[in-house]
Amino acid sequence: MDDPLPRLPGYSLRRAAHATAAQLAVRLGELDLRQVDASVLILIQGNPQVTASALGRQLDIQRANMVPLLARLEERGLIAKEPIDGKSLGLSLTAEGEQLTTAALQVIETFEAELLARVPAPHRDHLLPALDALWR
Amino acid sequence: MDDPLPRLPGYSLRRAAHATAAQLAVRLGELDLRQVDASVLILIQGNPQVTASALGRQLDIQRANMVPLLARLEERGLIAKEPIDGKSLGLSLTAEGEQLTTAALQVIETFEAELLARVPAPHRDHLLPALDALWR
DNA sequence: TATTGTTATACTCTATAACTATA
DNA sequence: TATAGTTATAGAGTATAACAATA
Repeated sequence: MDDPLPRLPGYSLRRAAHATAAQLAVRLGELDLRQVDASVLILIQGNPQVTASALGRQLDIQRANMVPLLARLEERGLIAKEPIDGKSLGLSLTAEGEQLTTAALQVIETFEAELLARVPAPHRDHLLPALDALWR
Repeated sequence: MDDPLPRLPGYSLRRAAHATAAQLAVRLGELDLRQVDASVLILIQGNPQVTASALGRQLDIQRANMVPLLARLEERGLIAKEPIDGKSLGLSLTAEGEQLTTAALQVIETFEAELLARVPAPHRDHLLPALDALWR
């Protein structure tokens, strides 16, 4: 079939993102985590006592949608909330949360390395800077 | 906030795809088209009498999900269906569909050019080949 | 006055299963 | 037996509006 779409960087960007996200989802699924769960856990690990609102801003997730996300992680005993002041809650990882986050990081780093390995060497180092220019 | 995620190509890929898709969606929205609508119209334009199933395979869209998509385009008088044989329907653009597809292509090509322009010159020509390696 | 956490809700997109008719 | 078109439906993800309490 005649298909000019793959010649378009924007189209290929979307297709590549979808394909790689699906592959990573399978691996994180073995830890019962979605990508967004792993992102949240990683950010909490690096920023103890961060608030849900700050996390949402960093990840471009609406405050309202953080609620069920964090509730699931808390139910599983992966994170804990403690009051910072009268209206804010600080988030932190439990011991179990630390362990699972470490495992998730291992999965992600392995996956990212494989991802880069798939890119022909002459293009490899250009991928991240090029992508950065498109969203940061 | 400490955030190691943007260092990961896979994460940046997802964020870049989401950001650029949102921008293109705004422009195609002025034509009352979603990205997937434009993709379908473009493929029909280049492949007259293509079937819904073949389109779905090319775009990785389930047969079942093609139905409401094509129904909307047909209701708007953009595409027409005519029997190829007893079980297959060939799709084609109406005159109005041709016109809107041409307009959509103009929007998309302009957008893609702007996208590439945002990428620093040393990285620009590496983006598409790198992305291709990740999904094709 | 702006922000935090929260609830409720609606909308879109996608996935799955099943059915009929035809190649 | 495989494929095309279709229907119905369920789930996930996301967006919006509104509210009370606090900074």
